[in-house]
Amino acid sequence: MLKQTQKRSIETRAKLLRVATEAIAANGHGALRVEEVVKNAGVAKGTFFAHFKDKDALMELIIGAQIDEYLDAAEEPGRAKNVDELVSRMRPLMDFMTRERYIFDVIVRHSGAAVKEELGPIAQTFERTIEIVAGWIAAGDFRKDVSEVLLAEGVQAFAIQAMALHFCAINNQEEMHLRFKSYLDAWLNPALAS
Amino acid sequence: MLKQTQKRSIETRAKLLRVATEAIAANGHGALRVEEVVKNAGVAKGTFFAHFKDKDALMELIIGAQIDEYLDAAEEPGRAKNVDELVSRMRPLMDFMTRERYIFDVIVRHSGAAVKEELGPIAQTFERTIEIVAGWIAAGDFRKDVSEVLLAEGVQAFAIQAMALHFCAINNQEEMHLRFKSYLDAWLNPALAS
DNA sequence: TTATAAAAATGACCGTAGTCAATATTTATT
DNA sequence: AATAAATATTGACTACGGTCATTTTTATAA
Repeated sequence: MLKQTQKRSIETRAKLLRVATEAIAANGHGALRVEEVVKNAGVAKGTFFAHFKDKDALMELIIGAQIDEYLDAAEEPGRAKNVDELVSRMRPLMDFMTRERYIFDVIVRHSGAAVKEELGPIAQTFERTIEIVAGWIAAGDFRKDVSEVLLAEGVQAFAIQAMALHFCAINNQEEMHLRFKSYLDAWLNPALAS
Repeated sequence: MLKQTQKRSIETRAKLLRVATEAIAANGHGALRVEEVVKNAGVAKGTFFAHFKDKDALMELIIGAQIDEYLDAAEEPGRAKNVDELVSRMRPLMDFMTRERYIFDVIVRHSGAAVKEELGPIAQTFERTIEIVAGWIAAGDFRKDVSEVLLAEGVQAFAIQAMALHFCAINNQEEMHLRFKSYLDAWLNPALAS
């Protein structure tokens, strides 16, 4: 009887997203408050939750979009042909993911995929990362005894491990990437690792 | 003038811990409410936070103790000599960690070690896991081209990866352990993995 | 015994995410 | 234009973790 989604609704949702993105740009992800978003968007609190299941769902959208930008940049220069190139391609993304503890927590919380059809935005970027890295591994100078997808999943596991250990008073950004490299040397080129 | 910690305080803390542990045994970790704990312990809410920095700090203590029990059990039968044994030794611990989404989240949040001297209870169990697994690897039938500690850290990274992917409608417990095994075959015995 | 200072406990209060029954708006039908 | 039904918005309300100025208890010194 009615078309399902009114223009009004689409506009409200877009406004909420825009206002939230601006607030994050100004004060960081962890400082975002739903009440601030609805106030600046000029809508009631309930409206927010009519558009997003919860605050995390909004963060997922925004962080997912940001990760996608980093993946675009990582893909841009063509294939990563060895471990060093792989590490440096992933570097900006990993720096972003560890910029705030809050960001890393949200990402880890949503990295576990749901059913294929209902993959969340962050889980989708994880799938995309696997595809990209698997592509590099298949064509590059890496071990060939196991599938490139399995190897790519391992790369992701090691990235998370390195990032988790980074949230450590003694570990700085540089150490994180060095640690990541040691893992990948042993994972992707076991013959050379000795 | 006064001895620093009164007996009263030690008792209160013990009571809070006991009550919380019971509540968790009855209703699971995620359902724990601070208000319920203080009510059943017969103390005021503020008292809870005088004893524990926040709710997470209490969960860390309790979950840390539980993990230690699983590690005791994993160590009990002596060395794990190959990948299959390693997987089955880790199995009960991984099943516990994935029993509730909430448990896994708390564990991941606290896995990143702080400075050595202020290692939290969960971070300590991660160190202990590394030590145990590194011991198995050093003496067992595993690759020798990289250090056993690096290999053990990888085992942990893969365990977390397998558990994260488990929180997926399509993935059951069995699949989680199979996935874990594929990772470890490729990680610990690259020569045989083909 | 009393005075006193440190330690412990209290509970009203706050911040913030999330709910839901009531109301308002939009669009299709006649 | 009036009616009806689906869609969208509202804001008071709840749940729950966490704070802090105040009060109570405890142990020591005079």
